[in-house]
Amino acid sequence: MTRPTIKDVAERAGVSNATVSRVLNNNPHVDDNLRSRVMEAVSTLGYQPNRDARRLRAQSSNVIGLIISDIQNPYFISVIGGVEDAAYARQMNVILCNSNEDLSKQAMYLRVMEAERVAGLIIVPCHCNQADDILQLSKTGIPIILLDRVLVSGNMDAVLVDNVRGAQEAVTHLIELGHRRIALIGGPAYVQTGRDRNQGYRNALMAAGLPIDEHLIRSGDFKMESGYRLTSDLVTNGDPPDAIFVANNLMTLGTLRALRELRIRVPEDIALVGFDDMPWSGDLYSPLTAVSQPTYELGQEAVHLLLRRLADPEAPYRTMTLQTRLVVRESCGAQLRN
Amino acid sequence: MTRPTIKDVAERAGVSNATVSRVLNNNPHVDDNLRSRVMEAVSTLGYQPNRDARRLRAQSSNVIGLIISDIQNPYFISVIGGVEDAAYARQMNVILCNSNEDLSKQAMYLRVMEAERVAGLIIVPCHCNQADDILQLSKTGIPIILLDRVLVSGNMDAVLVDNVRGAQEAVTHLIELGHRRIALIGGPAYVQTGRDRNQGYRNALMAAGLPIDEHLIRSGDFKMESGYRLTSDLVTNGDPPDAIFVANNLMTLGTLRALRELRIRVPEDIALVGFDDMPWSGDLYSPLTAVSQPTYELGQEAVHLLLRRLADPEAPYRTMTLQTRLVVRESCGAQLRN
DNA sequence: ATCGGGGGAGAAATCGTTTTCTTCAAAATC
DNA sequence: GATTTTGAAGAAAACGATTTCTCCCCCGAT
Repeated sequence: MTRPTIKDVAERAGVSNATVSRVLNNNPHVDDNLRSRVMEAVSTLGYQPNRDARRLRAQSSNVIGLIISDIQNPYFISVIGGVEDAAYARQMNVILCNSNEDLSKQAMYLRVMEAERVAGLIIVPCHCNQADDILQLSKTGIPIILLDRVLVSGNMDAVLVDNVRGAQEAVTHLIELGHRRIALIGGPAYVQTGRDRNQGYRNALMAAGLPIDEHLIRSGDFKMESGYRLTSDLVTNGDPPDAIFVANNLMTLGTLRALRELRIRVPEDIALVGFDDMPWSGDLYSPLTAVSQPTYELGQEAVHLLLRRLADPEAPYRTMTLQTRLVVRESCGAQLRN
Repeated sequence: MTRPTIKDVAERAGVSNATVSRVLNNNPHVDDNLRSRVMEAVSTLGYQPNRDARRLRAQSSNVIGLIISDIQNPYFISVIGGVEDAAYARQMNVILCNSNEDLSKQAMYLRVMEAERVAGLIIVPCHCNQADDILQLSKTGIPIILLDRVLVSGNMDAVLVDNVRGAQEAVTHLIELGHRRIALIGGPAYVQTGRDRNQGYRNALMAAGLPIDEHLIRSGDFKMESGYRLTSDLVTNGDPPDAIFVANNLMTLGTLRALRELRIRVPEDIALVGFDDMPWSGDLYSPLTAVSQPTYELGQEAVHLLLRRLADPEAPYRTMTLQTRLVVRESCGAQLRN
């Protein structure tokens, strides 16, 4: 009924528990005869070491904390998968938390992570300025890897996506297809990815010698509703653009819904390109041209950075930047002109 | 640098560590004077109890294991959210694992759960027959809650959705709209939800006095590719149906893609209704009529069942069945006829 | 033949809590 | 006034592992 302990194994094998421990941890200085006796006792009893006791003694855990900012966003599912696979391949477990873009919830989970004495933490911070608690946790010695979003202050490992370049490529694509009045449904300024994508948009226009019309620029909060609202506003007030670049997936869904309700055809009336590809992007009302992010790899690389830091706490901080890829479908009208 | 222990707190407050422990656990038999001294020491040192030590001593953890069968499926995201919220509201943490519909991976995670001595386990089993390892883990005394899928043998708590009724309602809807030759892209027979939804399809036809044409019935594996393949096959061989009921969300996406590629219009040429609603179902190529499941509640109820069993291990096993809701959009042609 | 070195294995300390046991003093009972 | 009861608080045991310490034995070198 009750689970066997190392003592039970030792008793059954007729050795001390120190010897059992040595066998389990592959200590070479143990007699083959005893070793096999221990192994047998372990398997007949179905013994598994108590991880709490192990962690208590070792003062280190094999648990990785993962705090993401919005579990409702399909973008992060793939990230989670990458983290999980990489972690479990190294015998590490993952505790997943969802801050839901809420600073106070994030603060709570940071405390949980500290109390749990996680080996390391991978976090998508929900605010790039107000991150004192993250910096503070970092000071206590817990390795922290930033994922997807960088902080304005503080030196840390990070794995990011080249958002500026990705956005620029997307908007340049629109320009090359002949669109001139290109609107932006941008991300929030308090998140680095939002800023970067907005910057990419401006870069593309400037590189093409096109004017930047502030009337065509709106700023949302990465949620669907804001995409819907800003798009409705954009196309009904004044003269509408002939193309829209939307800075993330959920807002793009909002945009699509708004356009459909207003009976504006995509891409015939307005072309559309979004950031973040999704598995079903091609099955949407208008198959979506989108900037695809290497989400799974993002999660994996975060774990790799973490393991590297655990192995060498003094290593210089590294920021790893992965590249995006533009997936061309029909929503920009590419097919119409080619 | 190093984290403070209960000893440091005791020393600073000038009391024994037993007293500190008593204060922290709200033991009433402690002098108010000492109590406040301890509280102050705790807050100035920023002390947080070591959870490993606590768990080791208490022989119980506050960690809930959650094994889901496919993290890529948007269906489960909401389930995860429900579990998380309910768990954290009770100060419990969640370890998330993804079996990816793979029996050997599931077996591995079950071992992890046992070694972690989780307080309880919520699991979406990936096979309803081959579940010996789940039953075995259950025997060791760890409370297990089945989510979404029931096992053919073994008595356990479970929280399910009324799949038969949901499917029946969906197909009846098609019948009421005048459709007669209704095809089924069904789920796999080795999963209870697959079986139930297939049964609901048959029930609806029988109740309406319609013949069951085995030529119109295909069986997939709940993945997108099988929806795509089976649909292509269905509509190109012999005479196509005038409606299709698809047994889950990913296969529905496959069906939609196949129909679009074959230039078959939905709902004009073929009507479509799927199981599992998604946040963007209304934004698809054809806005999808779908059976919506209370996924978030499913996760929450699983936690509630678990807490109930932890409180009373001898309570009779309970199966909780939640109801679905048919969300009518355009893919069935309802709008066309009303 | 004696000493030094090293390997094998048990005894015991340790990790940070909680909880039982013990002690002591003050209050309550007769 | 002597004895039992109560309660506060420290000392110590316990949880289950790992690791250091210690001991013993055997082998090789002087």
